[in-house]
Amino acid sequence: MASRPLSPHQLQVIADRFRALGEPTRLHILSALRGGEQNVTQLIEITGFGQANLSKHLQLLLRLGFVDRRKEGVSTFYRLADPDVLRLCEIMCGRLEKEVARQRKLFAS
Amino acid sequence: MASRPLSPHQLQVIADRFRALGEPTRLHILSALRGGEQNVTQLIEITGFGQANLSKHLQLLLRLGFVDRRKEGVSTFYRLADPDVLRLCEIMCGRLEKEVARQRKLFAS
DNA sequence: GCACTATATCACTATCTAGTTATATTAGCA
DNA sequence: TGCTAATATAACTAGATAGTGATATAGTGC
Repeated sequence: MASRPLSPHQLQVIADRFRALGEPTRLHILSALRGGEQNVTQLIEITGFGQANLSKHLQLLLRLGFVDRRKEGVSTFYRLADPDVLRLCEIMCGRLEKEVARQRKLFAS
Repeated sequence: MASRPLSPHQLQVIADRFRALGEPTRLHILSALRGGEQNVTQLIEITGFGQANLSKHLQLLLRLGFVDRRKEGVSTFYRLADPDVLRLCEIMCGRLEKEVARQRKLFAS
């Protein structure tokens, strides 16, 4: 959304990234990785999601560059790829706080 | 994605916001509003989307606080609600540029 | 009130995807 | 080599939603 017009393909690619963050399940996974890397078994325990489901979401997040991974023996440890996810979520959360404040103001007035 | 754990409801609310940006159609609409407010007829001309489709997307963007509107006679003018959308898209675009650079590096090496 | 225009909403269909179960792959070990 | 555990993938189903055409609502001028 820079100053230049965006091609349909660019819009699609950007939308794909946003949609990846548009699922509570994936946000939950990313949130679970805030404290540091976890392997899949640990993530299953933390989140309570099914193994296949979790694995599928992890592949998506990996493909779109939101997480990286490291294989150690039979385990695979996933981690946040960079701080962008946190920055994006902070902006979204900031929006929500503003929204709540606005509604509170409406009720108060 | 602040430091505290997030409830399922909070995750859902945040995901809803990201998912709203996870459609090329809506990004196109938001992009068309970068230059300033437009009424629905103008947006139809700019984007080429159907009237009903466009209207539905606008209601969603409005409900989630990404756009505001102003009614003038029989027309409704929509505009970006705040700079957050632009900031979010800049981060995503930055990610893509990094991704491209990384792949270029891989091919070069 | 009536006709006209702009926008919103309804009803429907086709497509997409999250979750699940079953299966495949791969590493470590007896 | 065979066995077990960890992870990935395939096949399937159910629910969600983008786009469309028809209709409703509301403002404007006659």
